[in-house]
Amino acid sequence: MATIYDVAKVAGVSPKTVSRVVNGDAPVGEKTRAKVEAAIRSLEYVPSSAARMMRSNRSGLIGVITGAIARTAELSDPKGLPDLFIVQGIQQIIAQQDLTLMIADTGGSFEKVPSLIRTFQQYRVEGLIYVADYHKQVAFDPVPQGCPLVLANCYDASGTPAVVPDDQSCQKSLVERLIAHGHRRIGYLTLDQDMLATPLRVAGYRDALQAAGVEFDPELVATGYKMTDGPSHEWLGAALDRMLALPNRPSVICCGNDEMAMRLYGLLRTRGIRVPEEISVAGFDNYRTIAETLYPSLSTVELPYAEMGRRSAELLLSLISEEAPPPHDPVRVPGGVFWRSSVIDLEPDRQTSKGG
Amino acid sequence: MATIYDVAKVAGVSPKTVSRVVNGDAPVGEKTRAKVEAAIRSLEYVPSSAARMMRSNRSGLIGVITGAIARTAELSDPKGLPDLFIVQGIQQIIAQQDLTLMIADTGGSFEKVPSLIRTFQQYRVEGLIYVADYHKQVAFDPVPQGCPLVLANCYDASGTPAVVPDDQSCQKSLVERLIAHGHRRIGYLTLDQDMLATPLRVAGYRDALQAAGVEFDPELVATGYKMTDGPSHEWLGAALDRMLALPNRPSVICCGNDEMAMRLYGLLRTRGIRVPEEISVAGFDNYRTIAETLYPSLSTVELPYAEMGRRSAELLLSLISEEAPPPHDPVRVPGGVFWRSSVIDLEPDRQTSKGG
DNA sequence: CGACTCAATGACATCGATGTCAATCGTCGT
DNA sequence: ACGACGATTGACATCGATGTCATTGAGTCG
Repeated sequence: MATIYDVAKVAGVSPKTVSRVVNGDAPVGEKTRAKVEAAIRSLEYVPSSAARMMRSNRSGLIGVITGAIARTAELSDPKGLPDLFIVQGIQQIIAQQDLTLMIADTGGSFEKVPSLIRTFQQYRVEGLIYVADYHKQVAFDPVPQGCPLVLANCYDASGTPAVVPDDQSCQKSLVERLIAHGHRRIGYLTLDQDMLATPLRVAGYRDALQAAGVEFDPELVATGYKMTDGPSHEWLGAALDRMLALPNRPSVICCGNDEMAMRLYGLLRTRGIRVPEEISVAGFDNYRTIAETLYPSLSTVELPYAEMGRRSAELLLSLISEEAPPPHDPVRVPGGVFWRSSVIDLEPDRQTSKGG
Repeated sequence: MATIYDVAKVAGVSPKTVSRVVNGDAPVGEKTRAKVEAAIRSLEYVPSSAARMMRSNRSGLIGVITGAIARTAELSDPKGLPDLFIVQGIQQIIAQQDLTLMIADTGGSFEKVPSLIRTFQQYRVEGLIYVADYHKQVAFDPVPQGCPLVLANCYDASGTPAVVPDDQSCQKSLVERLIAHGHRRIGYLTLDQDMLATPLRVAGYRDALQAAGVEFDPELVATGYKMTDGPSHEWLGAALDRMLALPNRPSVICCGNDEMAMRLYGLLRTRGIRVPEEISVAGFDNYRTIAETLYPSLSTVELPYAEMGRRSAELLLSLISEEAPPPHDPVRVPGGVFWRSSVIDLEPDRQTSKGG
């Protein structure tokens, strides 16, 4: 690999002059510049960022720790790929800034994190982002000073700068939309209670009811669908049957995620109930492969993962440049409703908002 | 950030001795080692890979170029995530070797590749893998010598070392299995003709028929499903109706991918045809979110993406160490059948192989 | 007891790029 | 014609780790 000295020799100038041509940080004579550029081309010279890094103490690297890559293949991905979308958002911002991303994968085991951080430190990354696979709380060994850390899709107890999805407002927006379409009896089959998102979303559900003056009926909320297979299939059927047996059964059922909604379609079909004519269905996640392909296509909410990625990266950059003080509370990013055909309009005469 | 000199000063030894402790490449006295290790801990010293790289000319970095990350979010991912799985396989092998992955994303635009390669060269990556999003032919500007390149899920005309999926043998395995279950009239709705995989898979389909002595009927193959939306929906319905109208209609229909199979379920249901009792369905890709969640669950084939990633990485490592000469032809990696409930056994009395 | 061996350690140069400072050259004003 | 000034250019030190070679000292053998 050619060095700056090789180029200098070929061009018949000093290495420093080559450096000036490459970086354009000082005036260089017209003819000299031409000679140097010719030499660079003929030798296919590419400056060594290692050497540059030593002088400048700036690596141009941002480290991302995630399980996105490994997890995808292992768990056959029933949940969509939140972390991947986040990484994408990060990538967008980082690439704009002419920085390079180093991605380290935990392979699903959290214990590897310290060693990954060590590797990043060896490369002197200028900042770190930890991306969680779903909204959760985490606890890290303190990260060395001088290398800012941002948590994405998670937060910790010690107030590390974090960016999280606004589950509560997302669910609220969805339910508001249902109400706007005339629904009042709104069933809700939630995810696992242990998931941080579950109580937040239920709170959002209740917020929307309250804002519309609709009374909350605990019978309409069933909590506990687990993503692992087996028993939950039965749980889902049982929960559905309980709701259907209510004296005043729901006109629409919200699901904890789109996959659950997909199963619900099957269960309703089995019971001879048409979607959406007899019962409407709403999902969560806007997992497009499901939501767009199902018939009827699924109305759902999208958590703003790519946006969260962008926000995390921007937050990190501002910490690196010390432009802004770290926020004390997690940044909450709102998402958006995707309106499709799985929810019927109960008051088509009254003018209601539509769109997607 | 502490340097090796700081550690040396604190421990009261020379920098070289610290280096010896860190790398364990020469004997160090018991007491000296203890002092040094204490100093390292107290200063939180982490060696600079930049400086190391300068001396040794070894970066410990492997570059991967892919569109996996950006594409996922943009195109809402109707095809599964082949490239992501490949990256995962690569990651597995690379991590084992104590190397670090740098992932650059093309953001979907192939023109960015040269600039990404340049960035990688600045970091002096020891090898490069280009990962394509589906099996295709590509053409690169020649990559600088001294940095081996492996193509994954694609190949070029100039014989660059490549690893590709064995579409032909995959489809063949699937059809063999169908035949083993007593099917003889086997419909096939293929993907877009422009896709490299399409003719390969049709060849595999015909291989299996021929091996079993089943006559090939061109009426049973309809080519041309495009993944873009709109017209293809109608194409699918029309192609299906044509097959159903045949005097001797197929007992099973193979689809170009699992998403197509999912749509086919809907179309068959609309026509009042039960799956699998009246017509069996097989997919392609083992896109689990679909294949496992559909009812009945979908029999399909999986292209060996993770394995391809592993192979690519291993191939790259062998090129780097110059252990083996580059293979002249692309390495073809076979996949596997996943047998579920969407294909009925037409000869349950005869003993046929099952499993998956 | 002296030559010799081997373990342990340090001095110094080196990798490639660049910041600092100094040198050179032509031009301009007076 | 002389000093000043700005535009170009180069010499040299430096970033942090490590390869090379020299040095020290303790123990061994004859």
